[in-house]
Amino acid sequence: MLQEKYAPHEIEAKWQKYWEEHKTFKVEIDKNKPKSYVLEMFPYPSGNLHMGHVRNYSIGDVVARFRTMKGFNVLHPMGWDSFGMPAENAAIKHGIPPKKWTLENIANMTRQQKALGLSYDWDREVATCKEDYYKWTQWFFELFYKRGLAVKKKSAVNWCDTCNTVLANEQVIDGKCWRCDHDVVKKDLSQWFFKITDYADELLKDLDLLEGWPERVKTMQRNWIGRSEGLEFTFEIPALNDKVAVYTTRPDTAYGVTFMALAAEHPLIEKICENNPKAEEIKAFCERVRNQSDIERTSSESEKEGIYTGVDCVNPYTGRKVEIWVTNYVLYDYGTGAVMGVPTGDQRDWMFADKYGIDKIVTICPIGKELKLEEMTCAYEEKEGMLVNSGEFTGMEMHAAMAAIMDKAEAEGFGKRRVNYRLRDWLISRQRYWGAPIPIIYCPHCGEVLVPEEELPVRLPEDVSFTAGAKSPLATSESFVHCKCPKCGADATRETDTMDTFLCSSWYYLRYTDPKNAEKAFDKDANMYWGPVDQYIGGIEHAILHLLYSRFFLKVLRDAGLVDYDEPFSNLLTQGMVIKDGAKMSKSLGNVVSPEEILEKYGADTARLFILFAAPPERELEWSDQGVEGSFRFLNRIWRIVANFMPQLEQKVTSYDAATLTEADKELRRILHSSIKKVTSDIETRFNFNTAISTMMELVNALYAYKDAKQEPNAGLVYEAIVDLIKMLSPFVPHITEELWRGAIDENTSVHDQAWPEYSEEAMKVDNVEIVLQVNGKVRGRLTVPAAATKEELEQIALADANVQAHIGGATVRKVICVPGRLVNIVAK
RNA sequence: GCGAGUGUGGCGGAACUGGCAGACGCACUAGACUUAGGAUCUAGCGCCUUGCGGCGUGCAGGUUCGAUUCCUGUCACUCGCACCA
Repeated sequence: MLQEKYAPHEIEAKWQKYWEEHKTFKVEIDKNKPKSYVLEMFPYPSGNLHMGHVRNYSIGDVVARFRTMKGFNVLHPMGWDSFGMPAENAAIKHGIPPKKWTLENIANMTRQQKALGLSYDWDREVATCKEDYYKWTQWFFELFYKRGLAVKKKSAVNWCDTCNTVLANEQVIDGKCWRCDHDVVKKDLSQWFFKITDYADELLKDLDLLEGWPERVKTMQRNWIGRSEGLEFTFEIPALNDKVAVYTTRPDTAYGVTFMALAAEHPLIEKICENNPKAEEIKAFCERVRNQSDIERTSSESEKEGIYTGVDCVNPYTGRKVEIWVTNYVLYDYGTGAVMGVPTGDQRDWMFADKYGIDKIVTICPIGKELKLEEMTCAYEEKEGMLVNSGEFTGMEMHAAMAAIMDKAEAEGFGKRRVNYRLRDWLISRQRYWGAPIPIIYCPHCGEVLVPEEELPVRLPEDVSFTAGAKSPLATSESFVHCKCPKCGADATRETDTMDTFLCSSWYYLRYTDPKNAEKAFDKDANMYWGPVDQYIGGIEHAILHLLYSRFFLKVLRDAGLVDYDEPFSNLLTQGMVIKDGAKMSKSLGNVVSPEEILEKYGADTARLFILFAAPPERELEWSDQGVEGSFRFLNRIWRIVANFMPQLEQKVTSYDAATLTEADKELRRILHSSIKKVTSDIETRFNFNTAISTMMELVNALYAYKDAKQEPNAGLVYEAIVDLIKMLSPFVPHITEELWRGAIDENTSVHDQAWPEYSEEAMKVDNVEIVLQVNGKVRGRLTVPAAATKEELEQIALADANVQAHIGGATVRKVICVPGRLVNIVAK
């Protein structure tokens, strides 16, 4: 029996408890069923869910529940990206151990997730900070190390003074730390890197395989990888008996080089300064440039500056002597750290030459037009042109010249073609406590030694100091640091850096396929069954970092024979932000709406329904308290219409004779079946949950209209309509539908075990359709005609219409366009 | 600067292959029921116009019988990257 009133809190608590006790959403491998792996990006356990989480999980839950009803064996897990700085900050500020802080947050957020009624298989939960997980993170580090992909390099790294840690290039945003927003400075340190650049070409090429990814995410990744083809060639420096290499994508401008520009970090500068009267001045300039933060150095407003070193080099193409300058606008970590200066071919070089009175030579002209230097006001950067003043290449079209000029360098041995990437290696070491320790031991005799596999995990010690300064907290634990060399047994020390948390999150989706395995990170067969992820859902903010690292990780694992596919995520849905009053929800703006307060007021079904209804998933979602009210009203409306039809439903008439239906019956049946068709395709192919919901609202409206029709309801038809409505609603609002199902349809089964409803084309057929009559494209009338009417019949009917004739007036009918079922357009002049 | 995206009523949005612009919901207005209504139900609701009708999807063009949809240009906003040689 159904209660009189919809009481969300009571029924939600009841069914959540039931699902948990019955492990309703537990899944196992079943080779008789097609599988589907639906995954939402796992959260960082900050302490509380926010609306962005609710949106993410609501979308994922609809997809997972829908696919289950469609007959798929659905893997839908949840876990925690639980290493990271906030836990450590809590330790520093409040003296709470990071582990305790993190586990408490996980417990609270799990409770909040369960209150949303999400269909997770909780037995597969993982947390990256737990030993049975980070053991395998360390194991993967060793795998990368053995494959030559984890290397130690001394390099100028981005250093955040506030966080006391190194940041990857990708974690520097506008020259500032991505987490604390403080200026990032450069510092030389010996660091562990993963050689993602070894996979740059494949990471770029395989984007083409990802048909289920949004184009804009792929474009962002392409731009991030930044492949370019060009020429690397060398200029001799006679005075130093040395040479300097440059990389260029514009070899066609090689005859226009008038200066050489070095980055302030370029190693050649030291040699240049030997016995150089300007040495002090040059060093001071470099020092100043290097100490500028990236933001100052790279801002387009900042002045291009440089200093002439007094040393010259020779352009191998022309033999021309070229001055070597140190500048603030050449980047050391892209290309060779040295750029050939061509003022007429590059606007930055033009401005630099203007400032310091450096020569300019015109070497490229528009085709068929002479370019005079004295008439030029900026560099010629067009994509087409012809070479002049370029020796044997004069007169050639620029693209042909590029190839010919590169050929010359290769033939004469002073240069070669090179592919260059903007992508840099992934810096993975962190001078932080709350991360997976890097499993390396330093032995005075054997050097770098991997911790033997059987000794993993290298556990995080608890006797550490968090306020030790620039030293890693792990270095303060005597018991951690001191160990024996696994190879020779001598006294040795451990690596005290931990790994970037992006590394932990680069493989978690693999662990879900076999989460309890104590022998391996995951079983290959289990992973072959479930992988790859069929539908990944998460915020656009992860378009580059997380998604690129995960792709890289998987490719390495594939090459090691651990998996047998190329890409981790076949389809990607990037959800938009949840905003309020036109701005991102934030504490400082005071426009935060907490999920818990909405749950308390209306319950989970209302919250889920609103968030799915208010906007399509990829777009921003404007929060509206009144909109939430509307969703709550709709649920009440559903409840009442089901209650209203209880007399019919109790008869359990499960079929009807389509031939004996009245007009009102047929209308309801038609709306029901076209709703099933539309809701199915909206979920399945477009992820347009908003229109799926509006379609179901229309169906409910139709049921209300049917209730008021002047006839006795057809019990069989009502049964069909209510059953299908509850089924279609169940992925969106799982609690109310379960209660309605058990109370009105069948108390012994669950709506969540039902198959998704099918529609019948026959039921959707209509006898008559309304068509629009147009004269010269303007609507002048509408008519109901038999659906089967031919073009000729339509034309006749249209021309016979009085209003149509009035608008044709004295004009001659030139043409009549008939679109059966839609319109007739009469063209008259 | 480069790349990507978005512009539709008072608001969120719909219109899927070029074919009735504004589905569905919110807000609002009027009415019904009611001791009462912040419940529920009914009706109305783009703009201009007394009406006929006209105008209308950021703006200006174009293609077409017909354009929110395709093309060109342009403006605004959002996101990503940014002195990338």
